[in-house]
Amino acid sequence: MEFLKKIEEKWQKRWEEAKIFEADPNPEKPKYFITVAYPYPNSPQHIGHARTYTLADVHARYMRMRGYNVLLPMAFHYTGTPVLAMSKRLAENDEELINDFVNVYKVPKEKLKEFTDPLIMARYFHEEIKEGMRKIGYSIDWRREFTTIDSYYNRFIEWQFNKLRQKGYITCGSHPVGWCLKDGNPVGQHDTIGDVEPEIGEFILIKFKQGKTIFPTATLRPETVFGVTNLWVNPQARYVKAKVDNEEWIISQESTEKLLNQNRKVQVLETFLGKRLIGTFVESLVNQAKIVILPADFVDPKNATGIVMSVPGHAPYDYVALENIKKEHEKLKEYGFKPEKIEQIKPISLIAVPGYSDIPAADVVKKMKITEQLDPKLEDATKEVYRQEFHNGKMKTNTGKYYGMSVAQAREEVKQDLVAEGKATTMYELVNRPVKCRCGEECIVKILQDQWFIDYGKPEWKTLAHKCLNKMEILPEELRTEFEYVIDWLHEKACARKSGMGTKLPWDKEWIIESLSDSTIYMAYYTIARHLKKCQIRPEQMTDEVFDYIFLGEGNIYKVAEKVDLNTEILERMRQEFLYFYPLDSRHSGRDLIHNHLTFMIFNHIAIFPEKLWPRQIVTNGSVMMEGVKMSKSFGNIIPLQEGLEKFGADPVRLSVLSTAELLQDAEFNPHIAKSMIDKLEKLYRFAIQITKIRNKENEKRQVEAFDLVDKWMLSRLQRRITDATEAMEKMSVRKAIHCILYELDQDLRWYQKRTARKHKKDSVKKDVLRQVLETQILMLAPVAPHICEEIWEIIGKKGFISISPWPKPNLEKIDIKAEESEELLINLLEDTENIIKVTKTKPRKIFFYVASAWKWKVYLKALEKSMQGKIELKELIQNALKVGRKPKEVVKFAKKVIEQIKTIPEKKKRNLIKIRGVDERKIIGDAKEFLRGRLQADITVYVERDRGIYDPKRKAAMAMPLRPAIYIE
RNA sequence: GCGGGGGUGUCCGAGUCUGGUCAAAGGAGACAGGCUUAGGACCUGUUGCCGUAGGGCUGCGUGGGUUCAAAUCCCAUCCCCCGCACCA
Repeated sequence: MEFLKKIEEKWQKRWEEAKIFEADPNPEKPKYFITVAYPYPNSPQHIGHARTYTLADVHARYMRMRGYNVLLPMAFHYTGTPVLAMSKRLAENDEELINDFVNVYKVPKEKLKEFTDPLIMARYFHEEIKEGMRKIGYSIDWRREFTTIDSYYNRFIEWQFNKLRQKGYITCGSHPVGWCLKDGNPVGQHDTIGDVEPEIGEFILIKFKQGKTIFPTATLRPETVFGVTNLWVNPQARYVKAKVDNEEWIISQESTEKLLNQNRKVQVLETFLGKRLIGTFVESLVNQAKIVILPADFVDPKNATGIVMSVPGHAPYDYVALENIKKEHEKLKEYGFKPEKIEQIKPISLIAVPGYSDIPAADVVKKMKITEQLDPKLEDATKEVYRQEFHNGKMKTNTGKYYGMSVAQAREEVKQDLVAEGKATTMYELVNRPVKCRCGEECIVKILQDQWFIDYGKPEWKTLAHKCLNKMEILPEELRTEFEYVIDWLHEKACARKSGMGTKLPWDKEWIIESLSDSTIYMAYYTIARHLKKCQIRPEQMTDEVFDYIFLGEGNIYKVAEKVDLNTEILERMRQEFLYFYPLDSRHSGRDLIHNHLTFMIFNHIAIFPEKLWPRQIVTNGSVMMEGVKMSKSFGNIIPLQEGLEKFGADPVRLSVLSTAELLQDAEFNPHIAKSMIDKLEKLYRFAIQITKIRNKENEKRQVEAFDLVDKWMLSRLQRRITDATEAMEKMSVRKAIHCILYELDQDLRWYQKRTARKHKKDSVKKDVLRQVLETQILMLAPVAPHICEEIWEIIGKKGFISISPWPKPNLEKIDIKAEESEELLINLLEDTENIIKVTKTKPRKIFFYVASAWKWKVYLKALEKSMQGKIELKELIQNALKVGRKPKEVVKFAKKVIEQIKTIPEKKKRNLIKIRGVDERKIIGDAKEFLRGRLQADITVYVERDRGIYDPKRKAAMAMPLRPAIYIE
């Protein structure tokens, strides 16, 4: 472990000194531009983050070895509110957060005090993250680093937004959001206790009249208004009479604040207990029915208006509450009701649902055995009725013009009609309330006014986005449909907030562009970032005209440069560097960003850049699990990256996060896996040392003739592994590549070592083969585990960095089908023999192998050829065989067997066998006699089945098939 | 609800696109043996059921179908995971 550390530091230093990852435009070389979503510096990175970044780095390193001039830059995303929020929580001495910072993130205590300044916190984690990226060995060109609050960057984003606005993609309007009254801020999932997403629903407020006073009853099911039998009010809750806009409303006290935040004018006139309303009558504006107000405990004054219309036929709550109250004679008297009057209230049926009676609410309540209106099971009951009626329900005749409609359709139409006629209005409410802000306050819904949006809903924009997507490579390809879906689904996206760090909206400085909107085309900015600093350009020199020239080639360079007093040469250099690296060849990120960032990137690129500069590829990956649980701060199971590197080393961590899962899946990380990677690398290292120790006296030139079949087999396999690994890397199936390079190749190697263990005389040949394998193996492993590979590269005497050495190409001349078939024969033979030994439970002293005679091979090959051409006719085959075979009986038996067997051979193998005209089984087995004797612990004798003087007491020899020698053990 | 991904042996996990070499790679665990003072590490073997000759049976969520042949193709069905924003 310690030695791994030393190796890492050594090579990181050398890379930096040699500047091998700094990419400048080079017209001689094809470029490849990779970016990965920049990190947000509100905490250190953990092993989970490492997956995405390591994948991008592996991609970069691979492409570099493929001969590309690769640019992999990095920046830091300061934009947004989370740093501010954390800073505030620290200032308030939030214990949980302080604990995280000190014990999990290992922030020195004295540093913590400074973190009440959000910028200091961001800078701290910025450096922390950067340090981690160096220590894990990413091949980043750090000269291009920036943050999103750099003044140049601000100018860049202003340019982008001006562009978007010019193109008509920016709109302004109102928008409902989850809101905390105490903080005065919108509330998203990460701002709530328990990370609950505030779900906003639109309630319909159906108005009932009492004189001039309006009772706005809140419902999600306006179509049931035809079944209203009464209203519900909570007798213990406080209600108010208030002037709302131009009407007088009775509503719960809690609802006044909500209405205020939804842009209504509210003036409270009077406050009283709900009790006072009980027993009074209201009139339906829909059918003029007069209905009574009854008390109900289930009515929650905090939900919407706190006034509920009762539809006992189709709402389980209402049904149970009505049944309850009918039995509570005492209470009824208290309110001055005559029990008989209440008894007369009967549920009204207005929706027909197959499989249910006229009163579905009653069915479900009875089924679930619910008797009390505060029974939590009522939630499920409501859901069931809601779902059934929504999908299968039809409106009955008593619903007038809505008769015959589906519930889904009627709901929409009733809503629209009532609202249009002024008989109803709407109100937003959180449908999953209560949702509590981290400050403890219960969230409400607020309608934000004059909110700025990027309108991703524009059809022509979507069309272009699809066009771009169609041309892009999406890895893994399975997720393409998801992108299609997101493109269609996106609509106006609020693009600015009132707080947080970032760039101000250029035309409305009160607003700050939020983080998902200022991170869509910044990849372009990387191409010029280093010049801005190096040439000491002032931010104000970077006007929109300058950006237009650099990125779009618009305007006259002399005029543009003169206007802002900029050197034309510098301006042109920036333009050329942008044109050299753009378009973006590959964009990496976690797959969770498909729904926003990655798709926004597509939209914004096509909005601003010409088609030939659109992004070319997106690579996404799943997250990292820790013992089966997603690694995240809220689960308390994170391993900070630097801690992980300290414990396990860079290469093992890199291998661990990439080798356990393909792109789409979640990867598993645990100390166990990391440990096994360490072992694996150490083994590889020892193997390398061992090889260098086998000293070779003469030079290493060797004729192919000196190679045995096994040697040829090993080299042949090596070529195939190269092909497979390369193919996997092309698709960023790094897991597959690692398995191929590290595990499958090792398996081959193990077989080779076993086979050659006794061949002392040919050490130099063996060394030559092993060297070739090792060299190829570390070349292919270098993108994933670069440090150890550099070290081994040096040990085996190679010059220069492995990181910029060419990726191996398969040498097709070394692919040796004959050698492969021969070894396969041995592998199968060994397996069969061992199986017999196992089953017979004998300890063999002598083993006899009888290989098929020449005529069988002839027939066999003929059959193979026939099967390749189409069907094999048994008759034809037999006739053919009779010409070469002897006893007809034997021939027929054999031919039948051949036909059976040949069916299961894959085409490829058939072709190979035909090509090499079979193999010399006697020679192969004979040559491997020593090996087989060692493995089977018995004397080995090989015969061809018709050999003279053959020893065959059990008459096994005749059973021999090509590639399947008969076996006799004694 | 909509959209996406997935269900394989004790467990994890390949294989599915391109049907046959698939009782199904590779791990892990378990068992036996070697090494070792002992433990760990390492090495060898076994690990669905039956079988004294390389074989047979069952088997890849469930039920059907196509085919000489299905983990793989088609249809239906059940279950699990993720996303549905104004937030990184």
